[in-house]
Amino acid sequence: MNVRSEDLTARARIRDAAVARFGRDGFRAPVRAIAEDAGVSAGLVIHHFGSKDALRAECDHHVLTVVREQKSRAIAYASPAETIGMLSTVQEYAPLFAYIVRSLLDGGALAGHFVDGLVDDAADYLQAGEEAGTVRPSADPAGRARQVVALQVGLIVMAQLGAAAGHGVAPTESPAEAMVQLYERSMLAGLELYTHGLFTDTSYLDAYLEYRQKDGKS
Amino acid sequence: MNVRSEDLTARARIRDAAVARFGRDGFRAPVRAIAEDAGVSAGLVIHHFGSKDALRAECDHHVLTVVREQKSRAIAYASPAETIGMLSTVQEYAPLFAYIVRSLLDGGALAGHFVDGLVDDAADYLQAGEEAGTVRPSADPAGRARQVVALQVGLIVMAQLGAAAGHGVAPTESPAEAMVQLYERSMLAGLELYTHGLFTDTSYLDAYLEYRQKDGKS
DNA sequence: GCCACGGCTGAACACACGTTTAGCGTAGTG
DNA sequence: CACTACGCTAAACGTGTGTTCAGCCGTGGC
Repeated sequence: MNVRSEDLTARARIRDAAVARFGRDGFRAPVRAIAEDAGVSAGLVIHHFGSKDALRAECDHHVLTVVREQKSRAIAYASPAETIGMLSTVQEYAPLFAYIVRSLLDGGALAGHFVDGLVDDAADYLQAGEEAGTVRPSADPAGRARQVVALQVGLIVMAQLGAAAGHGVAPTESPAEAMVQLYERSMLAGLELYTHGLFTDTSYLDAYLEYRQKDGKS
Repeated sequence: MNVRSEDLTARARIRDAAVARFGRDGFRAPVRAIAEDAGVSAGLVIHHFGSKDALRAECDHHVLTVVREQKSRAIAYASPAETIGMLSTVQEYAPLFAYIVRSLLDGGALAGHFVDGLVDDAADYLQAGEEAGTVRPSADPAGRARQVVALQVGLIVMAQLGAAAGHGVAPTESPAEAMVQLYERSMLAGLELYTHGLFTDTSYLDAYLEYRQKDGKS
């Protein structure tokens, strides 16, 4: 996404246009629109990729590749402050993110892999945090990783539909902008939650443990 | 949804069929399929509602009404144990829930209202919890409410795409079942998070507060 | 008994979209 | 220069879908 369009082969140009279009308009976006964005005819899109579905598969693959690259690069940032700082780079990969969000909402195959990856990553980070003493140990590490990712996913979805940030969010702003805004507006509360929890005592947790003991799942 | 189909007028039957279909197959479901489910012709659907979009609007309205009814009834349950118990009733309203999830993923108008409602409710509950002494006070109550709802929404979306529960979830099961399963598998970790938090100290929170003070938002 | 009327149907229409196909232009090759 | 191969286009085709339309059928009123 950081290469000028003129430098790319038609095939790559179509792929990038498709990622952008799909991210912005969803997967119902017509092939003709993608073709126009890439400056080619609709027939050529099919000629190169065989079908729209195959084009999408290629987009999935490409996005996943880029994400993996960026992820391995992001491992470097580890300290709290730098982790926070990464937030500002979100905007740079807005098209990629938009595509992933669409895939998430569409329930596509990419979404599964992506979320699975997030869960695995979260589990690793939390494990590392535990060993470093910054993260509390958990009775259910996998479940906790899912919780953390779910919070992330939920924020993304809520940002996507714009209205979720509560009241007074302009509906005209871009999805990427909405996400950053929601992140900012929720960051404090999120860290608060992660730092102190929500409840003052253990009665809810105890109640659940007791309920679970009574009948081993329903 | 708890009235036998034969007792309803064709209009109501179409509406219910539409809610179920939309919930199961998404809003791309053909009018003809809905008509068949309701045992009527496609033309009649249009005859009654004017257009597919209008039908969807009617579904939105209907679902929102039912949700509001159930919500006001649910207010009665307040204690931790009973709150837990409510989980088992989720399956009963699976079609409604499926519809809401679709609306959520589609970014429809209903989703906004629904999530806004959830956020408002969460804020109220948390406020009440604070006053009752069971919930910690927060520096950003509205943000915290969003966090709680985001977690909820994220779990729903992850359940929707099935794969998100990590590995080893059969992809053939129904969405409603997947949701219940994911809920069960994440409940312990969720309560743990809400009870004890995630971090052992306040360094992350402190880092953010410091970052925020340096430049008043970007 | 008859008529009008509203719910209802099946066929037809209009349109958007993915895909196919015939052919054009140009670069590389002998 | 002739020829082939390939990237590419424009128009056409088939299909799925929302919507319209002409008419049927049972019911209630006169």
